Amino acid sequence: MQYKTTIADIARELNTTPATVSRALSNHPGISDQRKRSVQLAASKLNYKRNKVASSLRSGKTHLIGVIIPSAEINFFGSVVHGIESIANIHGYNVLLYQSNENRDYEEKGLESFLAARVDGILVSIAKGTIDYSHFRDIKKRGIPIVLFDRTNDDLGIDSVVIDDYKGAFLATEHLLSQGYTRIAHISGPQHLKNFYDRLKGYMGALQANRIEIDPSLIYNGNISIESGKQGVCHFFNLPNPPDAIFATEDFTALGVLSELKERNIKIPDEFGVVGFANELFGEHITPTLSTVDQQTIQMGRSALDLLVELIGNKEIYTQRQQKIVLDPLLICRNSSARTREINKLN
Amino acid sequence: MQYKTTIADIARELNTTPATVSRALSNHPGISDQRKRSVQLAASKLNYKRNKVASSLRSGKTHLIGVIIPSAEINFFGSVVHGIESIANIHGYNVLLYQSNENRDYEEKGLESFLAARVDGILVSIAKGTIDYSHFRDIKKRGIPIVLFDRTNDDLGIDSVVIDDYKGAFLATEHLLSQGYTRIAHISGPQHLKNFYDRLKGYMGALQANRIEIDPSLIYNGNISIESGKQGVCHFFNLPNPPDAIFATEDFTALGVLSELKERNIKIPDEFGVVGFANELFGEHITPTLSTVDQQTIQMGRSALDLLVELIGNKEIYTQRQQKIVLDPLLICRNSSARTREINKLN
DNA sequence: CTGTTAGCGCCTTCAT
DNA sequence: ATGAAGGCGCTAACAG
Repeated sequence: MQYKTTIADIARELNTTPATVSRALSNHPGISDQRKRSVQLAASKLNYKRNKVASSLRSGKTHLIGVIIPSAEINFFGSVVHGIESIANIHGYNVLLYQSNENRDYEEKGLESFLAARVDGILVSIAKGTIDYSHFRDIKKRGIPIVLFDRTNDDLGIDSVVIDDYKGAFLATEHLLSQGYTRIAHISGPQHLKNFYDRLKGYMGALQANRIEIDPSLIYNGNISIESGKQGVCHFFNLPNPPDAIFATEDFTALGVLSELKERNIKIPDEFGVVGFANELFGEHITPTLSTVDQQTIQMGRSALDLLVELIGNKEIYTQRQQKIVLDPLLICRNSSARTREINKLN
Repeated sequence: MQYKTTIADIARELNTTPATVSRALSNHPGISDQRKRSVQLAASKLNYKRNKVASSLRSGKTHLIGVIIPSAEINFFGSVVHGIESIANIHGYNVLLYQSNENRDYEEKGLESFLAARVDGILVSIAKGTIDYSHFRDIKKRGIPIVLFDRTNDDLGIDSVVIDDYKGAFLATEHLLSQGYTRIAHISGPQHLKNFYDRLKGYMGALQANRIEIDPSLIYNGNISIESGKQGVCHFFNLPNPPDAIFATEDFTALGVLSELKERNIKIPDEFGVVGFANELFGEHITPTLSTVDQQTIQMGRSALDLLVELIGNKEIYTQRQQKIVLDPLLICRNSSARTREINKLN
C-alpha cells in the first residue's frame, strides 16, 4: 500500500533502466522528450514519489534546515519561524524544528539530532540558560553552516542576524524627548543578556546625545515582567524628583507600568509617557495603545535564512569572515507617548 | 572536516567489522560489554555521529513527523506546535514544519514534500482555503498515519483532535446567565468554518437549556475582527430592547465589543457582561480583563501527537476505526463578566 | 559473541 | 540517447 514504487518499477514498466528513469525525472539534458513524457506518465500512474532519503544518502544533501528556538509558544519566535519557513520553502529546503525550552542541554541535544539528520544548515536563537558555548564551537569546527539570530554570541565567530537594540532604545528615548518629556526613566532587563544590555546603553546614549545627565536613580533593574513594571513605577514615585516618562525594556514591563500609572490616576500621555519594546500583539489593543519598537521578526527570519543559504552554497566563505546582519528597529508611536497633536492624528 | 566518520572507520580502528560496531552502538544484546565500551570510546574519539539518512533508508523509518499549520505567526498554532514538538521529542521523533498560509495549494505541496521525505506520520490543521480534500484522501489511501487537529473534516475518515466548541460556547453563555445577565447576544464568525458554526449552536443550546427563547435580532454576523465587535454593539444598541451581555465568538471581536462599550460609558461588568473565546494573550492585560474560553492548545498538540504515535505503532487500527478526541474547553472568568462578589475575588 | 553478505533507492561515472 | 555497475552508510539475516 505505502509508497513502494521505485524508479526500478517505472523502468520495468517501460522496458528501460533505472538510470534512464532517474535522468528523465530530473530533467537531464540528453534524454529524449518522448522518454521524459512517457516516464512522467508512468510515474504518476504508479503514484511514484521520489525517495528523498535514498536521494540524500547518495547525494550528501538533505535539503533540510535545522532551526532551534527557545519555544514556539513565544510569539516572537513563531513569527521569526514564519519568516524562515516561508523562504526556506522557496529555496527548496524543509525546516526541522527543535525547541530548547531555554535550556542548554536541550539545545545541545537539538544540535546533535541535527548532526545525525545531516541537515544542510542550522539556525539557532540561543537559550537563556546557555553559558557554556562548547556545543556551538563543535558545530563550527565541523564546518556545518550555521547562523545565529536574535540571541547571539559574537565571540564564537558565527554569522548572525540581530536587530539593533541599541538603536531601538535610542529611538524610543529620543522619541520621548521629542514629545517634550524631560525626566526619562528606564526599567531594564537582565543584563547578562546582550539585548537588554544594549537597550540600556541605547537609552543612556540618547540622553547623552541630548546632553542630559544620566541619573542612576532613574534606572530600575527589572526582570521582564508585568510585576517589575509596576515595581519600577513605585520605585520612581518614591523619589524626591520623579520622572515624567519611562522607556521600558520590553512590552510586558511597559504593560505593568501603564497599569500602575492608571492605578495612580496619572494621565497618559499628557502627564506621563511610556514606550515599550517588542511590538507584542496586545500593544495596539490596550488602553492607551502602547508605543513600542518593532523587532522586524519576519525580516529577521528571512535574512537569517538567506544568509544560511549563502553559506551552504559557498562553504569557502564560511571560514573567511564573520558576517553580522543588523536590522533596523522600527519605532511605533501610539497613544501612550504621543503627546503632540500631529502624532496623535497618525494613530 | 565534515562528519565523514562512519562505522567502517570505527571498525577499522578496532580491527573488527561494521556489523559489530553497529550492534554495539545500538546496544544490541549479545555484544560483550567490553566491546561496547571500546566502540563507544572510539566513536567519540572519532567524532562519530550516526547517519540517520542511511539508517532511515535501511530501516524504512525516518522518525520524522510532518506538521502542517496555516501559519507559525498565529499564536494559537505556535502554541499547539509547542505541545507537539515537546512530546515528539520524548518519543524520539523530529518535527518537520510546513506552513500552508491558509492556501490549499501550499497544503498539498506540504503533503507531497512529506511523502518524499518519507515521514513516519503527519499532523495537519486544515487551511481556510481548502474546499477540495482530495490531497488528504490520497494520504489516507496510501495508508500513511495522519491526524487532523483543530481545523478538521469528519468526512475524510481521518482521526482528529479538536476542542468542543459547542461546549465552550455553552459554558460561556451559561456563565453569563449565572451572573444574572438576562438578554444575552452573540456575535458570530464565518459559518462555513465548523468551529464558529458550533459556537453559535452552543450559544443557542445554552439559551434553550435555560428555556430562553432565541431572539434572531440578538445574533449578529461578524467576521472575526475588532471592527465587527464594535459594529455588533452598535447594531444591538439600535434595537428597541438591547441585550445586557454579549458572547463573542472570539477574543478580538470581544475586544471590539469592550472598546465600543467603553466609548458609550457603559459599566462593565455591572451593566453589561462580555465573554470572548480563545484566551488570547492580551485578554488578561486589558481593562477590564476579558473573560474567555481557553482552547487547551498545548494539550491539543500533545493529544494529536500521542494519537499519531499510536497509529504509527499499530497500523492495523488505522483503517479500523475513526477516532476523534474532543478536548474540554476551559471557561476563564475575568472581570468583563464577573458580576458576583465571589467570582470577582477569584481574580 | 562476532564476521559475512546483501540490499534499502537513488545517482553518477563510464561505456556504448 | 541509453545501459551497466558500483556505492552512499547502515542494518539484518545468516552463518559460524
